[in-house]
Amino acid sequence: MPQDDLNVGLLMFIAYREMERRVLDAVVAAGFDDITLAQARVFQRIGPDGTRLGELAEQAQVTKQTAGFLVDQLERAGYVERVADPADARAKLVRIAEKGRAAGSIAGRTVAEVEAEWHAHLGRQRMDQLREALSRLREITDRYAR
Amino acid sequence: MPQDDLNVGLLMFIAYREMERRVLDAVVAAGFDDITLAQARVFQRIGPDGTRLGELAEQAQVTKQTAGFLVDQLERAGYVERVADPADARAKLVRIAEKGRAAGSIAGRTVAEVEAEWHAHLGRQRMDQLREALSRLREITDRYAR
DNA sequence: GGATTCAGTCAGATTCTCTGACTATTATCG
DNA sequence: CGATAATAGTCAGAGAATCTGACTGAATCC
Repeated sequence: MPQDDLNVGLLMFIAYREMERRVLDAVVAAGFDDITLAQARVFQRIGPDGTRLGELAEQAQVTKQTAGFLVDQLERAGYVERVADPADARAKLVRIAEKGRAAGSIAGRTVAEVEAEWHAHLGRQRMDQLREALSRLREITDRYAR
Repeated sequence: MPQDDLNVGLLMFIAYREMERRVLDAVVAAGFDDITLAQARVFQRIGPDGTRLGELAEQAQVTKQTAGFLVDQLERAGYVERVADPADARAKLVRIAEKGRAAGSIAGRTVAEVEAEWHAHLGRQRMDQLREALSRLREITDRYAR
């Protein structure tokens, strides 16, 4: 069985998935039980003032069609709404709706909870180093950052 | 747009996916162009002496049925083989076949390449700290470790 | 030795994702 | 300005991945 020979990428995946799982479970447990993982992955990229569909697709790394499909469901379930983009008549902004804000608040709380557990396990210094290293890494691994 | 307020989990995801993408691209470019991401995720968990289907499913966090479905494809494509588990007549071991070993070798090389890039970007110390923190984190986030 | 648990498979449905083609709007440039 | 190209999104259809539920055969547990 692989032990310490796991590559750094896989190690990140293990932890990430735990976070994702925990958050989705909490949201579902809070009564938002019609949301799926794929929907959540798109949802979490929506910015406070709304985000264009294409941008969501890029960040979630799926095609526009897939993102549209998921946003359709999120919209039908009442988590988001599509509004015209005042800056470009071709585009629409996907915005978080009331229900989505409620669900997002649960999610945010859970993220903080899990991070606190990690903090407790790693200790302050290592947690800071982890965050620092990951942020720097993002400079070369995230084509869509900023 | 979210910038530094991304949670640690999401930061890990961004980097992980970059690694995954790079590795799959390299494997496909090397001529193994019939392998998919889902198959690769299962494949990478196969240990040197073979691994049971159920174990693969657990580690890849899919159902046994899904894992079986993917192993079917990997087997048909010649990347793995199923052999009887000498220790338990109910079970079968999924083992890497010759073609799988070749593909795995490309993958391993690419992982090393990407890690080297990360190392170069972060510097030795930060890279070590990253690996250290992630390994420790695994103690509480990986239910299947060891 | 019978009941229970465990490993894996079969069948069917659902969800996710993609490619390709299309409409409408905006940007570019001679 | 007006033709052409690029961009934002949608529609349609197909394929891949995933799940739930039910089943078989083998081990384990009193």
